[in-house]
Order: sequence, then structure tokens, then C-alpha cells
Amino acid sequence: METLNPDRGIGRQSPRGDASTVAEGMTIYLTGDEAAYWFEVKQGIVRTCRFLADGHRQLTGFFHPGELFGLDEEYYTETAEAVTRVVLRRHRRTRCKGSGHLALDVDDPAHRALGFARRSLFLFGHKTALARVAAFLVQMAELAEADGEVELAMSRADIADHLGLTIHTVSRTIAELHRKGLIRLDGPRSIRVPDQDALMRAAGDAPVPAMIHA
Amino acid sequence: METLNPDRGIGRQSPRGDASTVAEGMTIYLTGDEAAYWFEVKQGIVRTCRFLADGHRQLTGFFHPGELFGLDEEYYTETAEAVTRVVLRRHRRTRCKGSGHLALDVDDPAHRALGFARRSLFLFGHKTALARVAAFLVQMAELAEADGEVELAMSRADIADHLGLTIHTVSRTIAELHRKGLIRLDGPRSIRVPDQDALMRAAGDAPVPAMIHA
DNA sequence: CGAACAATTGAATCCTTTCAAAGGGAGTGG
DNA sequence: CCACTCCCTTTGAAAGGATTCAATTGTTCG
Repeated sequence: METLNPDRGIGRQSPRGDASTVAEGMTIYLTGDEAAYWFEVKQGIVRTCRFLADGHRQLTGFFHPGELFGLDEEYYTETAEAVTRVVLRRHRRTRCKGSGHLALDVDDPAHRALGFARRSLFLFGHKTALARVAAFLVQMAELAEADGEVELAMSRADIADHLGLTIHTVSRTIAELHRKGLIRLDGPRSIRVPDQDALMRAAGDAPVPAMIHA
Repeated sequence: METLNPDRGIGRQSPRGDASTVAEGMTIYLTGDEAAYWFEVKQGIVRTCRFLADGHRQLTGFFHPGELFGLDEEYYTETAEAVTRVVLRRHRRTRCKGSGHLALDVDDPAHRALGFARRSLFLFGHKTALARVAAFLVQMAELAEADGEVELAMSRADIADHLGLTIHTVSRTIAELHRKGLIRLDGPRSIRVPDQDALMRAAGDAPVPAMIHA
């Protein structure tokens, strides 16, 4: 929670063949770009990051030689930047399995699981208890019916251990969201979200986070 | 950070055929079990968790109907429990690709990427700044040479945004680790880890976390 | 040498945790 | 059917830790 979009959009190196070199600090791809390729780090270190609505930055990973990044389905959900000078090996995203052992299969269970792992990681991009709980409730609301009725299957202890908080803070925060009119409580486990976008804003996220692909 | 291993090891339902039903609160598999199967949730909600050395619990995910869990390579790295009564579909882990479209390929890029995503998630299991920074440095030390010499490629700002802290806290915490003799500083980016196990203990983790598979 | 940036450090504030206790359902047994 | 217990949840007050605000030091680079 420090840097505010340092050098976004600054040119990226054009790759030659399968390998490409990117200078320190340069952007490899941006959130929303078409995910035509995924990458393997050969030399150097890459960081993937996400820029939150409040201007803060969340680094979702550092990638060292031998590691892979950029495995998105259609558009990149994160921005990738070179921490050092970097040498990459580029792989074209493909759906079909016949095209070599490095094809990317979106039906692959691991690929689906990867999306779920990222969802959890997303929660920790939020620093305050209020933002985290709000983001969690938005996730729950999205999985529930469209009417904003959320039945929490899990206890406060489960939520706390998931968000990295204590049950006390979770309880207090839910009470606070209720006080602010962002949620309604029919019972400890029964929550209604009248305005999901408002809850998102409380979480510090932009409603419909502008998944812009130019 | 609340519950201390609620009902570990309490019997699990024996599945019949491909589908199995698990009662609320029951364990589906334990950390260290042989990962012979991975699962798809048909009904109910599943949680995956990890138990830290200090007794705390970290929930790494909630899994709703249609979602997958248990995609580990050899042994489960997490414990899976039923939040509600759960109906699961079980899939045998296979290396070969010929055995249907639901095979699990450990060479799959997505599968490899999944491991990296989990590594990031692991950092957030630590609550205090000291534990997080220590865990991060251990990760860096593991990637570096065996002599404990770590060259940090990234700035304090990068570390802060990765760990969900401020640069101030990161700087102070590194200074504190240095004061405690757990690391040596040859420069801001050049760190030496004389005793990796000691640093792990500072992070609240057990050195060699006893990956027991009975 | 000055400018710009990275890192460190101090002091005050704010937030979360910890400690402590009370309220509220669900289930059991008398 | 009610009293009792257990567990989950809520809430208050004090303590601890991270952030914010503010300023200094150190490095690199033109």
C-alpha cells in the first residue's frame, strides 16, 4: 500500500521468436490485455500486480527462473512487470490438447482450481477489517441468488480464519456494516445485501472493476 | 486464529462409487494423506485448512458446488473438511492423459502455477509483520544458494505490497530481525540467513513442518 | 554537486487484538 | 415442559502493533 501505479503502460519489448528480453521496470502485459501468451521465466524476476480502486497496489506474486505466469483464460487479470532485467520464454495459449505438451487447457481441473486460489488471494489485497469482510460478503453474494439474500454456511470462526482476523473483529465489523446500512441481518448467518456495488465501494473496490481490454 | 484443531481425524465417510456424502464437520482428508483423489463439490460447502505450528488455523479456501479441491501432487498439503453436509464427486488422480478429460497432469502449466499461487497464500497465514517478513525471507533463502546468501531483487515497496504491509513496517521489521541476530545485512538488498530454521521459528512455523503421512 | 529516489527512524494516531464477560439459541435430561 | 448446559455470537475495556505523519540519511545518476 505504497506505490501508485509507478510506470504503467511504458513500452514493452517486442519479443523475437519464442524468447524475449524485458528491461528492468518494464511492463510485460497489462490487466485486460488479451491473454494470447503465457510465460516462463528463464532469467531475472517478474512481479504480477493488481491495482486497487483506491490507488494501492497488490503484488500477487514474484516469479523466479523456471516459474510460470500469465495463465489466464481470455484476458489477463493482473499486470506483469519486470523486477530485474528478464529473459522470458513465451508460449501461445491454446485450447486444443494436440498441440504439444505445453498447451493450456481451460477445462483442466488444475486450471479451474487456479482461479479459485486467486480468488482467495484477492481478499488479502484488502488491508482493513472492514474492507476484507466487505469483499468477502460480496464474494458470497455473487455466489448466491441475485436477490442479495446470503445464507452463510460457515461460522464466524471460519470467516475469521479465512480472512486472517479474529472472530471478535469479524463480529464487530459485520455489526458496523449493518450500522452503516450496507447489509441487513435477519440472523447471524442470514445476511441480505441490498446494494452490492455499495458494499464493493466499502471494500475499496470499484463496482465492476473496469476489466478494460482496449 | 481462533480454533485449535476442532475435530481432527474424526472418521470420514467411506465413499460409495464415485459419489460420496460427508456429514457436517467431518474431515474429508488430512494434510499428509496420500492424494489419491481430487474432488468436485456437488452439494454443500467444503473448507480447506492448514494448521500452523502455533496452533492457529488458516482457511485457504471455501469450495462451493461446481468447484474443485484436493489437487495435490503426491500428498495433500491441506486438510479438507465439510462445512455443511456435503456431496462430493471423486476423481482418481492420474498422470496419463489418455484416461479421460478429467485426468490430472502434473506437468500441466496450470498445475505448476497452482503451486506458486499457494505459496503466496501461505504468507498471509502469518499475522504479525515479523512473522510475515520472516516467512518471506525464508522463501527467498530457499530459492537462493544453500549458503544463506540472499540478494533481494525487489525494493522495500515491492515487499510491502506483496506482504500487505507498509515500507516503514517492512524496514523496521528487517531491522528488528537483524537486531535479534536472525539475519545479517551487508546492504539493504543483501541479506544473509545464517540459520534458516531459526528464522522459520521466528515466523511461527515449525522447521520441517512434519509432513507426516501415516 | 545537486536532484531524485530508496531506505531508515521517531512520534503520535488509529485499528486490531487480547482479556473479560454477557446474551442468545439449540439440544439434553429431569 | 422447563431448567440447564454448551456453543456461537456479541460487546466492552485495555493493551499491543501497524500505520500515518514527519524528517533524516544514504545512493545513484546526470
